[in-house]
Amino acid sequence: MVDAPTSTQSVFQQMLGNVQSGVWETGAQIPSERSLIEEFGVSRIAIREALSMLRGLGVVEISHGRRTRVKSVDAGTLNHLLPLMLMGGQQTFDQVFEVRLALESQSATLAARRRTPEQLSRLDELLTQFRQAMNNSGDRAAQVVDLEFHLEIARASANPLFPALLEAFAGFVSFAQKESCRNDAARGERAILAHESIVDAIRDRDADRARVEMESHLRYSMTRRIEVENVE
Amino acid sequence: MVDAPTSTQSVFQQMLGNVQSGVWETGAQIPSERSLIEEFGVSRIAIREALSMLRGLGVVEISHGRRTRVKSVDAGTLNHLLPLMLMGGQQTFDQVFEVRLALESQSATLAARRRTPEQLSRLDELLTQFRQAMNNSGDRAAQVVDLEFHLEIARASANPLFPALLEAFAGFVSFAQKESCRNDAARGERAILAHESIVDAIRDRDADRARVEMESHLRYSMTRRIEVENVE
DNA sequence: ATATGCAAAAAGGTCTTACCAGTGTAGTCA
DNA sequence: TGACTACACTGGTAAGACCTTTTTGCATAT
Repeated sequence: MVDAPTSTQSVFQQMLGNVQSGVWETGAQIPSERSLIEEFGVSRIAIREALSMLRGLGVVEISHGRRTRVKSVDAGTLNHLLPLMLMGGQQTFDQVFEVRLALESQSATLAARRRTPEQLSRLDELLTQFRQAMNNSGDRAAQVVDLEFHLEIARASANPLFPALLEAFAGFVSFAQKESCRNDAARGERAILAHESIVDAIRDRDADRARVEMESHLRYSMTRRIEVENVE
Repeated sequence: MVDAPTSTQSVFQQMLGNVQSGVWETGAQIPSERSLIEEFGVSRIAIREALSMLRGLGVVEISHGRRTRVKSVDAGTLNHLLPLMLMGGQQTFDQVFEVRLALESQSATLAARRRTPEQLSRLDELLTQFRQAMNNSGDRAAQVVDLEFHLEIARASANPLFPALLEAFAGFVSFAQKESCRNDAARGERAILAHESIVDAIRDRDADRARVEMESHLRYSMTRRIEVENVE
């Protein structure tokens, strides 16, 4: 190879390689910028720009005064990226909801198989909170609890990708739902029942029933949103 | 606000905001670095580091001599990120596969309902190509056709999110599968039959059957991978 | 001997200036 | 009119200086 495209690009690739190959262990500190200058044989500019790229990707954590550390890439970055990915072709709510349906029905299936007793307790607790929020203030509070409920199920799937993806997509949806969730006694009651059914299925470790209940719950939520949108 | 955390961070946030809010349209060029210096009131360092972060995220495309442009974030970036996210875990594969299963079973369901005659023809064509590739060289060529087949189904779902997400996740899986796909006559035959069953269901607009067939096909693929991994 | 506190070292953050290297374009010459 | 050239513009890189934050360690007081 004669010469990499640019110094920055080259350094970035090497650094990424160091992370992927484990030379730079996750959680460990990497050499100081001044050291890296000698190590890579480039100026501080190139070093810092390459590090900035890694920071953008969420691979490293840079803080003033402290040494830079390799961070484990978490859902946070996905949360940055997915909205950007989804932006391009104006996604409708239905489209996002269809993806959510796909993810959550699978989450529920896996959660029914893999949930721990602690996670089940947590779901019961969230169920209670949801009931209270629904009866009291409704709206905002209930929505937060609702999201947490769905996220807990995703966590119970024992696959970190599901909570990460759900967080990204649900955030996108709620951003749109905003205030559209009015106090509707009948619908509120039905939502509570749906949640209960889902938890029951997960409690019984009945994967198929969990999936079916989750699907029907989400489908119903989706129709509500459409109605609201049509009315308003 | 007294002062943002750091200049770079502040500029990065503002730039990201410009992209998300549409002030900087996708595909369009953004002001030159020298202009941005005045616009943001910081030095070129901060500008370039913020741009580097955006570049790391795949949001902008920077090239020497040309103006920097806003790029539509595609699956490629996710492809960079996923390996980093899931590093260390040997469950990686299964996790991605579970997501793929969630996405594709839903894709198949929707595709059965929404596919156009043209898309059906295309699937038939890919089916033929897959058969040939399987019988001839196998491996690489078949894998490409296979991915295209699954992508076409995702496209037929009439929801652009599915092909986009599938591209990201399936790409990662194949990256890992690499050469592990040996020529296995029995399995190859079964894969062909599975594809045919899926297309048949989509042809008949039988959503449930399409989902079931897709799930069983993917589950089988998943077990194959595990076996291969255990053997090698 | 331990605890406290302050100063120096170290590391990241930012700015300035300067110059190099591709790109594109407008103006010029055949 | 068409090809070519020179200049202006844009990103790429370097070196040096100085600031703020964090850490470290030594000196001092208890």
